[in-house]
Amino acid sequence: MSTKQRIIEAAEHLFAEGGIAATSLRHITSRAGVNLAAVNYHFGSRDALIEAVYARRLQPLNMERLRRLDELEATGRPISLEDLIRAFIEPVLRISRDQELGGPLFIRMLGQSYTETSSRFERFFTGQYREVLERFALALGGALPALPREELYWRLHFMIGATAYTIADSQLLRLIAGSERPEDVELTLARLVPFLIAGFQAPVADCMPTATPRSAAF
Amino acid sequence: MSTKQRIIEAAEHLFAEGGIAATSLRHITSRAGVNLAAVNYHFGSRDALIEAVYARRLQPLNMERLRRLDELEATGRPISLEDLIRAFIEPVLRISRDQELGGPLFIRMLGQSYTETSSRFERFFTGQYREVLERFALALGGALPALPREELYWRLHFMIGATAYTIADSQLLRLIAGSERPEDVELTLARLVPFLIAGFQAPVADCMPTATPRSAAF
DNA sequence: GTCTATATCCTGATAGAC
DNA sequence: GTCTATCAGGATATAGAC
Repeated sequence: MSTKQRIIEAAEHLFAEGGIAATSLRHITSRAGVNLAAVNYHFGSRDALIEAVYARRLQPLNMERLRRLDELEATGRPISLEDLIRAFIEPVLRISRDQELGGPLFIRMLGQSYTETSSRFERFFTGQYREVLERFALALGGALPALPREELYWRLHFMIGATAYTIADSQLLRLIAGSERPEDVELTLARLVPFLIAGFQAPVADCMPTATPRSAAF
Repeated sequence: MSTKQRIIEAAEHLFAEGGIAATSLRHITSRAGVNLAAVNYHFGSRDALIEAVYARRLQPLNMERLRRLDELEATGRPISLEDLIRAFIEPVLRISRDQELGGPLFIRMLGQSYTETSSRFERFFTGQYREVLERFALALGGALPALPREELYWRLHFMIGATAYTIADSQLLRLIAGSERPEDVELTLARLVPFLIAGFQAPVADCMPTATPRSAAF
């Protein structure tokens, strides 16, 4: 494995174990078995390394979501709410539960992208998510034609929150208990999907002022 | 104001602005206008200061939730799902939107309690939340007698996630845009409560294996 | 209780030999 | 590309005068 790869790999594990802020370049290079100076040689800075670690997981995740959405749209038939929810949620659940694919880091990214010093990485994240959020919002609008656009954004938002929290928490559980239960993606989906379907289909409260939440990422 | 109080106050603001990990004791004492050594004198360590900052917001929040639950139970009548959801959510929404009460810090606590180095503060948080979670789970069970206990825990979990995320995101929005909209607690409730009611009342998927998510805090 | 001064250690980054 | 050595600075914590 190349030095660059070894650094990314080591960084991901250490970020997952101890958090990004608590992980120094010295920890990373020592674990990777490479020289301290190699980080700056290969990435330019610590922040650039962090982005590289994030991107390695985010890009395949969002490509998989778009692929599944393409697949649904390619049928030409109207797409059900449930299919859209699953297309959005299943890929992230699957990755988050997969040690090989960097699940543990993934949930830390979630929290830390909101936690980091007034969002040093905000532009980076916005770029990673824009297309996915736009396309899913549009498709959800098609599946829920009676739902006002604003309400739809809020509910998309609630869905992301419920899912993110579930992932974060279960992941913590695994880290702490060390229990391996790769099969529980299906269990989680069976709990979460009906909850979300019902939420999306809830009646809309009347006399609603106008405001949209910031479209957010995970 | 006492030195101790000044330190807590300054720490809260700096944690909210730059994150806990990025805030040093030097930042805090300099902003508080006190001596560096005062932190260790009054709190013993940096971590103990962090807990003190958290506790100042968490204790009133959870007491308010319990107070509202007491109030509902004191009527002797059956309690509606909506009342329970509001009793749990409204206090945290209100605090999170109130600059005076430390809203900005609050959302960081949310994220950072999951983000911090393998949960240095886990015992602390567990202690802060145990009673609230137990009592609300029990009351929700009363309002949804047909819902299996496990499913109820999952849905409580989803509620926390959707709410936490909404708070975190809106708070970020405010930090970034600088917009002040204290009135939008009502707006948020009007969006969130129907979503959650519907979610709690969703049909339960059949043939469900058994597993409970870790009860989690915010 | 509050201060100054300092011990001890770790940080990210870089210069320059190989 | 990889190494050693080092810079310049910041971290927490404490000893000891007042």
